[in-house]
Amino acid sequence: MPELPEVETTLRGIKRELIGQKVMAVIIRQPRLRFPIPSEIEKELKGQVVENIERRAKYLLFKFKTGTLILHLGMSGRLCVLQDPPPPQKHDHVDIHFANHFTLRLTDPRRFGALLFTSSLAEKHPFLINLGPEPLTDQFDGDYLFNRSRGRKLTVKSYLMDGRIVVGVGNIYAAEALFLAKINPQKPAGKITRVKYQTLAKVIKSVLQSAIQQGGTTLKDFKKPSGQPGYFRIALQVYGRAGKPCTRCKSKLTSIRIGQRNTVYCPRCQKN
DNA sequence: AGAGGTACCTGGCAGC
DNA sequence: TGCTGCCAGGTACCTC
Repeated sequence: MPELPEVETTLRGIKRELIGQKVMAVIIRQPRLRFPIPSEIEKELKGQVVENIERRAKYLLFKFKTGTLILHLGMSGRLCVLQDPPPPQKHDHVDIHFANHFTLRLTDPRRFGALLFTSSLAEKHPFLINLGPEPLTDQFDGDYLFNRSRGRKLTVKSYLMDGRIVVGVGNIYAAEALFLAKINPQKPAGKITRVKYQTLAKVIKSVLQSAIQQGGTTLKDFKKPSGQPGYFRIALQVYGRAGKPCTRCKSKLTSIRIGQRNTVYCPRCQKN
């Protein structure tokens, strides 16, 4: 499932082939993603040149002269750049053909992704306007997390996963970061000390950073028609390890639900 | 305004 | 084997 490191790796993988390229055709086979893909997209993009591709949170932004194509991969979405695209399969919902004979193919079995076009500034789009800082920038640090959490009663895990606070921390990284920072995921966000938040911000940055680095190496076959996703592999300490021994103290890892989300933690290492 | 719940969707798996 | 039911995941939007 695309988390921020994977979206970033996808961005790096597609940039080189697509920037400066002219769109020849947009083929929408299945418009019913999370939001219906507007049919005008085809007319809008045809003949236009990709000026740049950027990432904001888990959104990919394809910049054109007249506006921005906004793409979200949802939970199961994947992009491939293909030289000779094989016949589309069941979940290959969109193809964008370029003048250099590359095809950008969107595959999304669960159809939680989104594809839309805005002719105004993308950053002002309702989906993006309220997003918090990028976790890998200097704007995001322990003091920031501390300051914004004062008075907040929700659990620190839900707080971390709120995109208005910080983007790119999904269920997996929230659990991992809280384990590394030795913080109980159920603790109210407003009760966490400044020092703990400083540790937390640090581990969030380092875990995302190393995932991006590993994603970069595993995604080297990005263009292969096989379309192998090349998910980054990082050693997960708690996520998916409920009932197994804690890597630090050997206690049994516990699974609870926080905000309808499965949450694994070590009751001994993450007491406070 | 903050907190929590719901919807969207399908593949994969457990349990019968 | 074939069915049913549950779960995973991100996030916009709804309700209290």
